[in-house]
Amino acid sequence: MTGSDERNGTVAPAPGRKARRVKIADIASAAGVHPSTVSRVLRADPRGRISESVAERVREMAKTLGYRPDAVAASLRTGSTQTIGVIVHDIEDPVYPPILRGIEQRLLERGFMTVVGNTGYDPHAEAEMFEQMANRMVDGVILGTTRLQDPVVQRAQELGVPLVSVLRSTEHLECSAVVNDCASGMRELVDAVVAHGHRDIAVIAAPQDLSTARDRLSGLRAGLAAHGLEVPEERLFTVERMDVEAGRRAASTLLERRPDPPQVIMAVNDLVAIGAIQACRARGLRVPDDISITGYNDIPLVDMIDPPLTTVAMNLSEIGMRSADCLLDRLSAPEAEPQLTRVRPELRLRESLATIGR
Amino acid sequence: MTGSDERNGTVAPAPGRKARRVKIADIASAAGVHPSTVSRVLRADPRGRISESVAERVREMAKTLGYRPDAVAASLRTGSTQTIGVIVHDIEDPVYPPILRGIEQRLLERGFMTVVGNTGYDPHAEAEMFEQMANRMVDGVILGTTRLQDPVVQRAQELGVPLVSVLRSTEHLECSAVVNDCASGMRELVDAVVAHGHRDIAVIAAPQDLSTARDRLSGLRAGLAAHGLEVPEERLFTVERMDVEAGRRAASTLLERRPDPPQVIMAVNDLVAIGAIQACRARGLRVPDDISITGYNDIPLVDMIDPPLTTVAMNLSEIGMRSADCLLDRLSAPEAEPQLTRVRPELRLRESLATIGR
DNA sequence: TTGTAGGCGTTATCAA
DNA sequence: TTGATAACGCCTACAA
Repeated sequence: MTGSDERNGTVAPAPGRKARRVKIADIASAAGVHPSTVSRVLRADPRGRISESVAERVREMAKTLGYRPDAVAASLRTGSTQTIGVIVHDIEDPVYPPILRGIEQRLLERGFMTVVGNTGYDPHAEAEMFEQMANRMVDGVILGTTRLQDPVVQRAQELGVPLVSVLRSTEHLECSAVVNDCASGMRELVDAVVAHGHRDIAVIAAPQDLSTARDRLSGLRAGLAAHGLEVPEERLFTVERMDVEAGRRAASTLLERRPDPPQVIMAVNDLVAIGAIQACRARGLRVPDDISITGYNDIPLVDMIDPPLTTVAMNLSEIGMRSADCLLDRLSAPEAEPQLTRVRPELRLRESLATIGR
Repeated sequence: MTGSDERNGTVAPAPGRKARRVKIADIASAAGVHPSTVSRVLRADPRGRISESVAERVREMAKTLGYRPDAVAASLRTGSTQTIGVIVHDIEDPVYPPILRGIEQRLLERGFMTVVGNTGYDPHAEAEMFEQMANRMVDGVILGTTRLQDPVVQRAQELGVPLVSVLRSTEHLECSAVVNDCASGMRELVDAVVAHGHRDIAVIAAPQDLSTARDRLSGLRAGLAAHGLEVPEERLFTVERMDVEAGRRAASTLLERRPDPPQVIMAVNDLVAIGAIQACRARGLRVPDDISITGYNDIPLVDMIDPPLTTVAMNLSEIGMRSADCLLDRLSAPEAEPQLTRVRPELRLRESLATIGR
């Protein structure tokens, strides 16, 4: 015996001060077996076959003593925290919650927990966040902030931290990625726009260092080309950040620069599209009577705005779940080749896209 | 010497297989000092004053060797993971992301990470989630799923896990809580409704085992009473879940039951209000010409829907930040009395509330 | 100012 | 089938 252990003895967690936490050793001595036996029973270790009578006694004792395993101690020993990290730009960006939901749900089924980090679009914060997570707190990382050339991805390789990119991918697929099939979504959208009679098309795009932005623009161009159309230079605008405010500014600039408005503005995402709607209104244009607008994402409530927005719905929670699956795969097979998974989106035709020349 | 240590020796992280992780002992032997000295330097331990020359050498060595502290090992020793858990019903519910953002931002400033758990409105999942987190993975928990009588709150007390309730509080303030001041928000909203000439008021409320639902309804009644008005029993409806679908069903029932629609439907939150708008439309009522509708929360885009929704904006990220502060306070002073913090909301008057009798 | 030694709670390996 | 022992990496009295 090490010291005087007079404080426990009763079963109840002693309403007094700090109920000292019961550990495996306590169960062991109470059940009259060795700690390692307890450990084997409690983790149902398949190798150490324990007699059912002992196992029963141990489990019973664990329950009466109110044993709760110490995850930290186990992690130190096993080298696994059963926790994964998710890094996003801004959890208030409506694309992320459904993804997180999918990730968290799938991970929980497999006994993992999820830690999240916002970077606020700051690349430095991204790197720091990753470093934090990698310091052995997580078994792997799902990166929602991936750029085409991403230092975090490279760092993960250096450190041997399993990493999966979600929503975007890197230039040469340095790591596995689960993305929306932007090209196909844009293709469908363009087909619809052209079918509605539009020919004079303006585009609000985003910086091309994000694979989504790049894929959407190239998908758009490919779609137009199939109809013998293109986006003239003076009809192409770029926003730095994909939010309502940026959309408003870009659309204002667009409408100022040329006296004749285009027939349709195709925005890189819904928030930008909403900004564009506001800018059009502010200049006295009716949407969609005078000008049509399209978005991308189908974020919540865009079917309820005025006018209901034509857009493309990614299947975000599915993307989230797939990325979780993908990461779990990598945990068991770290040396496997990176995989690219494309999840197919769906067109949502609504009133913000009107028919022309009728 | 324990074994043959021929594998390290070079500085670079050896491109071969698994670059064995460098630890404090490696730095110590490389710098020719004792591990404890290294530890003191790296944590800038204020008590053990280390000569600047040694400290400098140690830091340099740590950097060249690419040392990264093992958070798990430190946690085991110190009993603190520098991590807190946040439990929410559903991260897709738009009230949560801003709160999470506030929490995460504030915690990061203080060197904490955030793990989140969705319960999907399942009380059993709540309890299990809490148990998971409490198994020493987190230093404290922020609970976003609190009911008036909440077993998780009680369990936290038993285990001595610091816990703060966010958005809702328990019946007798068993733990600190940071909430929206629903009563005052509802009061302002009712004043506006009455000022717009409405007298025949229907209410879609929520189950009274949530403090928010309870406070909003009582605030609403108090507000009406101040004008000599009340909600007749047949004008009061309850939804089990506060989403669009539930709102639609409740409003349909409400409109069916009496041939004459009320002048206004005051919904317990925005999603329910949107459902109500849809139900009214489905029955051929124009909003707000034939019937006005109000919500609560001011979730993203409700200013853009048709018609723009009159609602009350909580200051959610502020609520999140305050709850983080509150939890950090409890970590340093666990025995302090529970505190209730009310964050004041703001009325947002928009077109869904029309003037009557004009 | 620095070194010594012990332990946080668990699990893995070896021996019985 | 079970027990003994060591180690995971770090921190912190205490001693020097």
